[in-house]
Amino acid sequence: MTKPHASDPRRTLTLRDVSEASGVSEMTVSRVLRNRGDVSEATRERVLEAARSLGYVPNKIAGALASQRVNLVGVIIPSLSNMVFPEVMTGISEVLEDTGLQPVVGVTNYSPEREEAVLYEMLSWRPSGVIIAGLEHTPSARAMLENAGIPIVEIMDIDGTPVDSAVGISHRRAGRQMAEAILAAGYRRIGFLGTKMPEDHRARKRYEGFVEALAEAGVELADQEFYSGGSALLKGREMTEAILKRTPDLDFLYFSNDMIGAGGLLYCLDKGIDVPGTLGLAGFNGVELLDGLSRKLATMDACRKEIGRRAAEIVAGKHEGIIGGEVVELTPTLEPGDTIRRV
Amino acid sequence: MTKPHASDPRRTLTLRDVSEASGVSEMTVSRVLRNRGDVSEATRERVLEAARSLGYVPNKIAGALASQRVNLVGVIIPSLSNMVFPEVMTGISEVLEDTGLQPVVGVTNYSPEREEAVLYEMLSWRPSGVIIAGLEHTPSARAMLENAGIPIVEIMDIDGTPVDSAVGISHRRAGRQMAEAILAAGYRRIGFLGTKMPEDHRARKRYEGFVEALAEAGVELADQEFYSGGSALLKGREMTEAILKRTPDLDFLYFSNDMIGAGGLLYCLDKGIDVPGTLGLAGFNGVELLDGLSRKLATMDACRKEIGRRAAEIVAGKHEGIIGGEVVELTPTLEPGDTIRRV
DNA sequence: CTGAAAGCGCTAACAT
DNA sequence: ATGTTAGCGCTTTCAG
Repeated sequence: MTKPHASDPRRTLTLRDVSEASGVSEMTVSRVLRNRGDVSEATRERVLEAARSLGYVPNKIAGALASQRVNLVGVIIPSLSNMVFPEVMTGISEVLEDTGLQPVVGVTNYSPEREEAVLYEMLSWRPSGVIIAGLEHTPSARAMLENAGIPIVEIMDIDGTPVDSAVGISHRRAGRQMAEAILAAGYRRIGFLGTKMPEDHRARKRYEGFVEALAEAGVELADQEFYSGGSALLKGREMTEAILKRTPDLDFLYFSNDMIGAGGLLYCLDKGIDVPGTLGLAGFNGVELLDGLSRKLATMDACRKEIGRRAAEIVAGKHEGIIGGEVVELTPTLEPGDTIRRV
Repeated sequence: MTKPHASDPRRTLTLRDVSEASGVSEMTVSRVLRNRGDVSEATRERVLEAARSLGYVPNKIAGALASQRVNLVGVIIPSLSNMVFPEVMTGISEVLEDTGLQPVVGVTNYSPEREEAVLYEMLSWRPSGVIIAGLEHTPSARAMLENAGIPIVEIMDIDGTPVDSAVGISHRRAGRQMAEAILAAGYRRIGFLGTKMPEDHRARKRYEGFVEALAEAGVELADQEFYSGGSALLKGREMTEAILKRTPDLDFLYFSNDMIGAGGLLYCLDKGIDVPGTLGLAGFNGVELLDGLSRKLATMDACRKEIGRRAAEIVAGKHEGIIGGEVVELTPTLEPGDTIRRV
C-alpha cells in the first residue's frame, strides 16, 4: 500500500495538508475554517493564508459524517418548465440564504415512481429537511417521509392529510371561487379546458371544486377539452378553436392554467370575438410572465413565492414554538383582469 | 458514553441494523444493496427483505467517504426563470439518467461572486464533474475549476478559452449572422433592444457581433434601448414604444431575447404596424413557449437541449477516446419566422 | 460466496 | 488557545 498522503498530485487536498503547511494542528485548522471556538488572530491568519494559497476546499462529505449535520434541504417538485416552481424556488432560496441551509432540487415530471426514487436518493444524503410538492405520494414514499426524522413540508396544496407540515392553498376552494365569480358575472354556458394529467392532483382538485360549485347553482359544464404536451400557448389556441367549433354557444372558458388561457385569449382576439362580452375567459396561477398581453387574463394568484418562503421558514425552524405538524393555508386572490364581465 | 447503537428510536437506521435483522454480516448486506460481488440468492433475499421491512435508506455520506466516489454532477447556471436553462437541464437529465449520475443545480443570478460561492459549496461535496454556464469566472473560481481534478464543461458559449471542455455556440457569430440576414432583407435603420446586464456575457457578445457585422456593411445602429427587471413581455412592449417614439424611422428591431421580442411584436400588432413590411423584428433563443402567437417571431435557435446533452456526455465520459479539453461548437439555425421580409 | 480489519477526512468531546 | 483521541457509517482489501 502507498504511504498515507503520498505525493499523488491529483489527490485533492485535506485538512492535513493545510495543517502541515501552516504548522497548526488539524483540529485548529478545522476550527478556523468553520469559525468555531476561540482561535488567536495570529494562527487564524496563518491558517487562512495556507488554505488559500493551497487552494484547499473542505470535504463536506467527511464533515457531514463526523458531525452528523448536513446543511442541505431537499426540494422535490414536479417540473421546472412551467413557471410556477421557479417562483417557489425563489421564495425558498430567499429564506434559506440567511440560514446556512442550501436547497437541492429534484424533479419528478409528475411521476409518483420518479418521486419515490428522487426522495430515496435525497434522503440517502441525510438532508436537514424536505420540501415536497403535493400531498399525494406512493405508500413507500410516504413511509420514508414519516420515518426520516427531519422536518417535512408538503407544499402547494392543503386539501388532504400532510405527513408533517403543509403550506399551500386549497385548490378545491380556488376552483369553487372561480366558478362563483363566473356565475355572478352572469355566464351560464361554461366550458373547461385542461391538461390530460392524472397525476396533477392540484389541477384535478380545482376542476372538482369548479364543477361542484357550478352544480350547486344548477349549472353543468357545457363542454370540456384536454391536452397534453407541446407549447401551452399553441395548445390553448388549438383547444379553444376546437371547443368553440364543437359548442359554439359557450359563453365562458375556464382554463386550468394561464398559459393555455393566454393561448385562448390570443385566439379570441385574432378572431375578433368580443371578450368578455360574448365570451369570458379565466386561467389560473397569476404568472407575471404574461403581463404584456394586450388584454389581461382573469386569473387567481397561487401565492407561489409566499409558499416557498413559508415552507423554508418551517424547515429552517423559524417557528421554534411549534414542533411540526403545522398547516399554513394561504388565500389566493382572484384577479378579474379584463376577461370577465364586470357586474 | 452511550452504548454503540443504543435503542434511540429517532436514530436513522444503519447497515448494522440490517445486518442484525437478517443475520448476515454488514459486508454482505452492503454487497447486496449495491449489487456488487457474488451473493447467494438465498441471502440476497433475506437481506432485501430485512432492509425493506426496516425501511432502511443507505447513508451516501458514509458511502461516498469510504469509496471516494460521488455520483453527483454539479450544474451551475445563472437563472431558472428564463426558459433557457430549464431546457438545458432537460438535456442534461436525459443523458445522466442512464449513467447513475445525478445533477445538482446551483443558481448564480448572474453574479460572479455568487457563482464563486456556489462553486465552492459544490466542490466541497466532491462531485464527479461540473457543468457551468459561460467562460467568464472570477480568478478564484477559475482556479478552483482548474484544480478540481474532475471533468469541467463550460456551456452555452465558446467565444473564449475554456478551463477544460466547452459545449456551446458562438454568440458573436450568432449576432453577426442575424445582422447579415437583416441587411440582406434590405433593412437599414436598425435598432437594438436588450437587457441591462453587464454580466450576461452571451448577450453582450451577440450585441458585439451584431454591431460589427453592421459596421462592415457601413451601417450603424440607429438607436438602442435597455431594460432590467420586470415581466419581459411587458418590458418589450414598453421599450418598443419608447424606441419608436424616439426614432420613428426605424425599420428593424433586434431584441436580445425572444420574450422582449414577443412583447415588441404584440405592441406592433396592437398598433397596426405593418410587420415585416414597415418594421422587421427578430429575437434570440427559439423558445417553444411562444409558439402560438399570431405571428411567429424571427429568432435563432440556441441549441439549448443539445448543449445539455453533449455536456452531460462529456462529464459521463462517453467519449472515452478523449481526455478532456474538448470544445464542441454547435451551429444555431436562423428561423426567419414571419417578421423578416423575405427576399 | 462470506467475513474481519482498516481506514475514508473530518469533528465532538475531552484534555492540556 | 490548542492538541489528542475516538469515532461517524460505509467500502476496500484481504482472508478464508
